[in-house]
Amino acid sequence: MSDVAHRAGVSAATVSRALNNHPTVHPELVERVRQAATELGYQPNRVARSLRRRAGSVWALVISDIENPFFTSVARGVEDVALQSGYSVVLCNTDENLARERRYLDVVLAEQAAGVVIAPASDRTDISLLRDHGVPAVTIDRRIHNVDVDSVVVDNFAGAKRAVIHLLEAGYERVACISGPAKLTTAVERRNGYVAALRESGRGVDRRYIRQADYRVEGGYQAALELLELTPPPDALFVANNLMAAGAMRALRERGLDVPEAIGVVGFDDSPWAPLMAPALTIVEQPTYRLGTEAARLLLRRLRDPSASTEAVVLATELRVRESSRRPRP
Amino acid sequence: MSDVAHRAGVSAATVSRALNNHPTVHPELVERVRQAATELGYQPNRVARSLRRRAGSVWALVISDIENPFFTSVARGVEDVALQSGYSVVLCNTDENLARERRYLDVVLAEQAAGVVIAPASDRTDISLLRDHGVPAVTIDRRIHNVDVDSVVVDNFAGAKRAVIHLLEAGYERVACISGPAKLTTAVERRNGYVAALRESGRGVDRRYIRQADYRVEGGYQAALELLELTPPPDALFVANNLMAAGAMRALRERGLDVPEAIGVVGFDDSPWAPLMAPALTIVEQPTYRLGTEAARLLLRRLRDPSASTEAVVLATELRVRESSRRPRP
DNA sequence: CTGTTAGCGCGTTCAC
DNA sequence: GTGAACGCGCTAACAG
Repeated sequence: MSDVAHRAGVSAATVSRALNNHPTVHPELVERVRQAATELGYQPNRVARSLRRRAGSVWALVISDIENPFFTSVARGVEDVALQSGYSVVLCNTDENLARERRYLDVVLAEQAAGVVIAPASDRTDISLLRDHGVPAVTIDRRIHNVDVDSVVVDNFAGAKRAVIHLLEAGYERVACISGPAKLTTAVERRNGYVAALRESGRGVDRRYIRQADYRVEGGYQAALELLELTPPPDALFVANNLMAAGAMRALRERGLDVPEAIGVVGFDDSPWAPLMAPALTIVEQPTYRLGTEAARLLLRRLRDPSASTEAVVLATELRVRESSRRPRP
Repeated sequence: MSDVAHRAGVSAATVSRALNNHPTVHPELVERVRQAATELGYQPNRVARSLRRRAGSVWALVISDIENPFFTSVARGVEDVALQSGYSVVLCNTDENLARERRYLDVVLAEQAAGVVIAPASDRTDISLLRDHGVPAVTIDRRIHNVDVDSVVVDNFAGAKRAVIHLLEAGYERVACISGPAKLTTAVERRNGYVAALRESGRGVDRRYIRQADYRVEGGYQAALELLELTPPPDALFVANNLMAAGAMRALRERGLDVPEAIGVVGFDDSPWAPLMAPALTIVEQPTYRLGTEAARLLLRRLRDPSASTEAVVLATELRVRESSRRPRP
C-alpha cells in the first residue's frame, strides 16, 4: 500500500480513501491512485482491513445439508444478490449437527464475517453469540424459538395441508405422514398441516400413521417400510421432504406397490429428479431461489440500518401435481 | 488477551505461547493461562492471528457446481479430514464461470486461506496467483495444463472405455457419446475413452455421434434430441456426466423410446436419483468421498512440507450395471 | 480536501 | 523460561 502511495505521490491514508470511494477525495487523485494500484497489481489485504474495521466483507451461509438441492438453490439466491452488493459468500455445512454448527458459528465470529444467513440445525440454536458480537444474522427455512431475528420461511402449514387435501380429494382414504426431526420447526409445522387437513375433512387422526424420520433418504425408506406393515396399511403417503420422498419411493417399488394406483405419494419440496422418477412425483414446491434472495435482502437492510425493526418474511408454496397422486377413479 | 494475561498474572506474550502449545513455557503457567482463558470465555481473534501469521486456519474448497451431488460428496471427504486436523473448510461455488472463479481466488488470497482445494473451471485456470502468495493448492477432478501441482483425479479414460465396451458387449451397435465442455479435461478424457473402445472393437468412429454439451441437465436433454434426429439414430448413449444423463433420459422418455430395449444408456458418475429412475441407470461410479479425503491428505502434507515433490493421485472407477444397459438378447 | 498519528489483536524477535 | 517492544496492513481520528 505504501508503494502505491509513493507511486501516486500521496499518503497511505489517501490511497485507502480513494480505493474505498470516500467522497471527500479529489477526483484527480483518485485517478492517480487507481492507476498506480493497477500498475503495481495491488490488492488490499482484506485480513488487515477486517482487523481494523472489525467486520469483513464475506457472508457466511450456514446450511444444514449440502446434499439437499433445496439448499443449493437457496445458496444461488443469496449469492447472486450478495455479489451484486460487493460481498462474497462462503458456505458452511453443519450436517444437522449441533456441535458442527456451533463450531462454524465460532469460526464465523472469529473470522469476522460481515453477516450470516443460517438454517438453524435446531429450534434452540443459539445465535445470541452472533448478536453479542455485532454480527447480523438472518435465519431461513426454520425458525428459532423466542429470539427476535430477521427471518425468511415458507408457509409450511398451509403447504402441507393443501397437499393432504389434494390426496383426499383424489380419493385416497388412509393418508399417512412421514415427518422430520421434532427439533425442526418445518417438521412440526408440516405435520400440523397434515393433521389439520384430516380434521377438517371430518376424519380422525390415527397416530400410528405418523412417523418421525430424519429428513434423509434412508430415514424415508425405513419409515415407509414400517408404515406398510400396519393393518390396514395406508393407501397414500405425505412425505415431509424431498430426500425422504426418494427413500419412500424406493421402498414402495421394492414392495411391488404400484404408484399411484395402489398408493398415492406427495412430497414436500421439489428436486431435479422428482419429475424423472417413475411415476413423476407430485410435490409441494417451495420458492427456493427467492428464499435466498429475500434473506440476502434482509441482511443487506440490517447491515445498513442495525437498529431497524426485525422483519419476518413468509413465502407461499405451490402444489405441483404430477403423476404420483393421480388415483384412477374406480 | 491482555485481560487473560492479567488474570493469570503473566504477560500477553506468555498467553500467546501457552495457547499455541509453545514447548518452552512452564506447565504450571500453561495451566493458569488455560484456566483464565476459559473463565473469561476468551477466544483468540483469528483475524489478528491471520494478519500476524500471514496464514489463516480455514481451507477454501472451490467447486464448480454446487448443484451436482458429485461435489457435495467430495466436500464431505475434504471436510472430515480437515476438521480432524484443526482446520475449517468453507465452500465457494464458481458455476463453471471463469470470472467468478477468479473472483473467489482473489477472495481466498486476500482472506489468507491456509490452503485451497479446487476443481478448476477450465484447463487453463491460473493457479500461479495462489502459489506466488504461498497458498498451497490441490486440484481435484479436472487437471490443469502445464502446471506442477498436487492433484487427485479419477481414471476417466479407462472408466469411459469400460462403459462403452459394456454397451457393445450387450449387443448395441451404434453407440453415441454426449460429452462435456472441451475446456474440461474430464470431458476430453471421457470422450477419448469412448473413441478408444470403438476403435479397439474394430468399429469406425462416426463423428456425428459425438455431441459436446455443457454438463448440465438441459444440455444433455438437447444433445439427446439432436442425436435422435440422425439417420440411422444411435441405439445406445454414453453420457459423460450425471446431470446430462438425467436430461438425456427425459428426452428419451418424451420421444417414447424404451430403455433398455430400443436404446441403451450408461452415465458417468452416480447420483442419488440414478437408482430410482425407471429404468434404474447404469453408471460409472467414482469414489467421490475418497477423492475428497485424498485431496485433504495432499494438502495437509504440503502444509507440513512446502518443498515436497508434487503428487498426482489417480483413483479407479467402477462400472455399476443396473437396468438401463441390459439389452434383451434377440 | 489531505497528511500525520495511532491503534485493531495478535506472534515474534530480542534481551534478561 | 519470561516480559518488553515492535510490526503485520490497513483505516479512523485529528489536525492542518
